[in-house]
Amino acid sequence: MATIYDVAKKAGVGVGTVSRVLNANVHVSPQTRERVLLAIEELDYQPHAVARSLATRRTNSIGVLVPFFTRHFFIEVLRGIQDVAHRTDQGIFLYNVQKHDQKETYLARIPVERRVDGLIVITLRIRDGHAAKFQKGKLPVILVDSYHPILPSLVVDNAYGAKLATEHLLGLGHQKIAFLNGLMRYHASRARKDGFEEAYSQSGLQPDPKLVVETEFDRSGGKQGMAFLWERGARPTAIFAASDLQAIGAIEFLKTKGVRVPEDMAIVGYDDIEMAELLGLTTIRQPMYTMGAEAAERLLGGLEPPPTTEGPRVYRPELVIRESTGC
Amino acid sequence: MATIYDVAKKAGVGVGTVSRVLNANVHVSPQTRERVLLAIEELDYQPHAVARSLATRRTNSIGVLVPFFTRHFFIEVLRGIQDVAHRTDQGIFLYNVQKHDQKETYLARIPVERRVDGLIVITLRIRDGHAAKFQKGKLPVILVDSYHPILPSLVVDNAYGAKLATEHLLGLGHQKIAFLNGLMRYHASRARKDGFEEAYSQSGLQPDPKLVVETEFDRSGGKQGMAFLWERGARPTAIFAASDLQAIGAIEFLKTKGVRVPEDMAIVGYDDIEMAELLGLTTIRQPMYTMGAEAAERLLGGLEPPPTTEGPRVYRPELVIRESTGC
DNA sequence: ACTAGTTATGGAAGCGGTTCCAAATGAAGG
DNA sequence: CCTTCATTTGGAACCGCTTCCATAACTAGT
Repeated sequence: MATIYDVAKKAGVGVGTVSRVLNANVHVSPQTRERVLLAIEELDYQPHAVARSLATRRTNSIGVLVPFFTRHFFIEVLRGIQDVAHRTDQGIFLYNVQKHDQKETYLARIPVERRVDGLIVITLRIRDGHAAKFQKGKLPVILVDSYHPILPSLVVDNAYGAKLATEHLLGLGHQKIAFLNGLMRYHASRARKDGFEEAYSQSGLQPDPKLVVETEFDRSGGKQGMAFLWERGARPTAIFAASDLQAIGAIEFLKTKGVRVPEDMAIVGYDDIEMAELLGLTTIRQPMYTMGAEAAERLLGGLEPPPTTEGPRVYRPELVIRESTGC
Repeated sequence: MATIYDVAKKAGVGVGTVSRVLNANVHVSPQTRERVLLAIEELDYQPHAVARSLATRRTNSIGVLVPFFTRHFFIEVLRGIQDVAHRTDQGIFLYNVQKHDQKETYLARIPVERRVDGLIVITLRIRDGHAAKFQKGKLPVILVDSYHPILPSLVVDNAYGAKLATEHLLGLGHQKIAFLNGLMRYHASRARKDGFEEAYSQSGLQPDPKLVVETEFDRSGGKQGMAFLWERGARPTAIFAASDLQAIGAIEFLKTKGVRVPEDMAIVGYDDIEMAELLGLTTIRQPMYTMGAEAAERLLGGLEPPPTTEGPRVYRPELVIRESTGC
């Protein structure tokens, strides 16, 4: 592999000059530039990214910390990030966390290891200690679908989304709405519960606590949650599930009981995954791609002076009406 | 940020000694080691990844070049890669190609830029020029779901998969099987066509060329392909689609014509995406996770001496029988 | 007590770039 | 033709680590 010294020698100039040509510095005469360019061409030279990073103290890449990246949400956010990163010629370093301790090691390392210029954290909750470490290490971070008071955050208004879904069902005349929520250890679940209750109270009705259950966000969670309600004797006329997968799981269970959707049971999901459209599932759509793109945009824009923090940017989800609510 | 010099000064030793402690070199006395460790602790020191990379000429990260990474296939392969990479403490650098020229720039840069120690290319076809460049640059590459004679490759036996699917349908008594293939510019499509024809000829029958159509691998491709066949007057009793999405698209079209699956029409997809199980779609499953894991394993194992090339490793897909073929 | 052979340690050189300073060159002005 | 000032250029120093070589310190053998 040719180095910058080889190029300099071949072109009969100093290394500084070669560097200047490479970095579009104006202080180079046209003739010299030409000679250097020729040498570069002949040697098929390309600067060594790592060496350059060491000298400039910029890696030209951003890290993305995501939990299991199967989920549709992450993929879409990632797509948004990637589009922006590519446009600005930044690489993407993927930190996937599957287990809890992975998250810890990553968070401890990333700010000091300096393999990336900035970090986008998706969904994962950041503790104060880590947040402080990022600030101390001057490593710009931006949270997507997660919130921390001293870090810039991009969040979706979960309460609003839940309210939209619930209002939609109430508006259709349903009064006994089951709520298949996610586990309460997630902030999203707590917010959605608020939205659910708010919609109810605004309509002058009371939600039935016997119709609320908390499960994992996946399909089997939905199935089990629905089964649990069913065995308990609950017979709602509609369901609001905290994820499309849960909704699908619930539908599967209902099918075994001969309950038809939407004839016998209206159902609203959350996420608008690919399958939702296919199954005609009414759901809440979150601006995932947009959030990813904006996160990258803000991170890259703010790389020089670390991004300031002026409260989270809140995105509003929207209701997507399909057949599963009988419209 | 503390550097190795700070640590050395604080511990009252030379930088070499600190480095030895960090890299588990045995030539350090227990007392010194202790002192160094203490200094590291106090300064909250962590080696600078980029500087280390420059000195060792290893980046401890591998690149993954994938086309649009929405697709299930890529995600699964990526999961396999990630698991192995994490286990061996390697980072993953993501190169996502959305447009053709992106692929070109990436392929031109990656081997010389040296931001990664090795590269896994998923699905994308590599031209001879690039292959040669990788060899010249001594950058280990491994192809997944793609083949090149001078590069180690992990491929799925597409002909076999198509044969499995076709045989399944023939075995159920279907004689007029429509084949919604992918575009012939993909190697996979050509191989699947072979498998389709082989199954037919082994059963002593002839496929009807009027029942074969080539479309994009996505849902609208399937829909359009099916519509095209339908308008042409084709009335098959079964369909083999080259992707689950195409199968789903076809089903959607058939629904508009009042054709029921599986009662009026049996259908087999390809890929076994999440939705396939849900919809009860009989399909061909490819060992995606395994391929990703094995690719990473081989790449990392072979990093020192660049991987040899002894013909592609061929994986056999399997038939997953569900309701869409009426079983 | 002295030598030979280990083991431990300090620190310079090098990885491949960028950047800054000083020197050289050139242009303009008197 | 000589100054002055701006532009161009070479190259040393540096980014933060590893590695290797030379030296120091210690052990053991005679």
